[in-house]
Amino acid sequence: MTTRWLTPKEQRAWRAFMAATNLLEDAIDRQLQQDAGMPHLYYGILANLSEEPERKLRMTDLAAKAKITRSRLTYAVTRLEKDGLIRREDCQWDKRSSFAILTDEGMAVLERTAPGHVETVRAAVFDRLSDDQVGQLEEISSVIARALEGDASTPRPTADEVPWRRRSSPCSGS
Amino acid sequence: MTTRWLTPKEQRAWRAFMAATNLLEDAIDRQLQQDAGMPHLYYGILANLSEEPERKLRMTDLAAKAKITRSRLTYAVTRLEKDGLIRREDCQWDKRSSFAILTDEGMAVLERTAPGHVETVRAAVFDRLSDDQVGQLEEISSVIARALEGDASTPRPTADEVPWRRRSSPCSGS
DNA sequence: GAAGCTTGGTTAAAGTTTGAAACAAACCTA
DNA sequence: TAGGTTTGTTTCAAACTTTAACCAAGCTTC
Repeated sequence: MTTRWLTPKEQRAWRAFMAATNLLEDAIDRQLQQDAGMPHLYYGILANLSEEPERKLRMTDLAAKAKITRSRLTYAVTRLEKDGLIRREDCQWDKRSSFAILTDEGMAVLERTAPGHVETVRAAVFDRLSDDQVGQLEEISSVIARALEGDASTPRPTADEVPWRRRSSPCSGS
Repeated sequence: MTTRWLTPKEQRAWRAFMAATNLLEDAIDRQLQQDAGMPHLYYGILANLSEEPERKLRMTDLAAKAKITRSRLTYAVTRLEKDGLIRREDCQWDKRSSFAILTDEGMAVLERTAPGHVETVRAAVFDRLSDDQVGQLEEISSVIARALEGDASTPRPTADEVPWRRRSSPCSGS
């Protein structure tokens, strides 16, 4: 099977995409480091927690939601815990698990820094895209994400065949 | 001035975009680490060099082309030099400058691993997008990149007002 | 022609990420 | 219920990134 190289058009798209994602991550990291004292990834972890009913999530679920490895998350949570923005709590139902919980201070940092973050994202992205383009971006991104989900180093079972999700949900819902 | 939060549609697009870029970088890094023994960034450095007439570029130009900081590049080139894939050479015209040059071995690694890399990119992206979507992706990415170019920590002058580019071109072109 | 700025490149130290291995709790099965 | 497997998490070392100096070479200007 001979390689199907990228067409010139695909190459242009690929280069532009790589440039955009690199520059964007850099810009966001710089802004958040500046204003919140943490990189984008850490901010995202806090943000993910803030959306949960009780601002808590099992480590593995949080890693899945943030789409990062568990060991990376462990390091990040350790740091954020040191900063007082997150605290850990053991799960009573499954003694292997532990929760990461957003503290009030963590929530405060989030609320204080969210406007600046949104502004950065707007300035670089949404203020420059037409309504149609926003839709296209979502569609394209979803296709790519779907293609890669579950490919991860630790392939996860799909939602309907996850036994522990039932077991753990009374825990996280309490 | 009150914050203009993201609309639900924008939020969906943003989340999908973040998920896609994270997953994609992970997948590509994994594949290249596997097949070429280096992360995507390092592969990109080799690829950038391979496109030059003499497979050589001044460090600063290479950093600009790869859109990374000079110190990051210094580290990467040191590693790749250790591996024998790149070698350095002093510039005779400007004694401050040095070139990074892709060795034959580096070129060989690139040629050997390019098909697998392209295949990964195709599988995750281009084989799943319509022709229209490829165009949309390029357009959207270009808009974002343009918004951020020059924003970098070391703001660079635009092309038409760069005095040293003239000075360095006889050097890099020889 | 030397003081003073700018540019090209590296270095050092601290911080982050990765990937494999370790560990313990939970599960399964005969 | 003993033994083996899976799951959730952490630990550790090695690799990578960042930030802020640093040095040397080029350019400016007086």
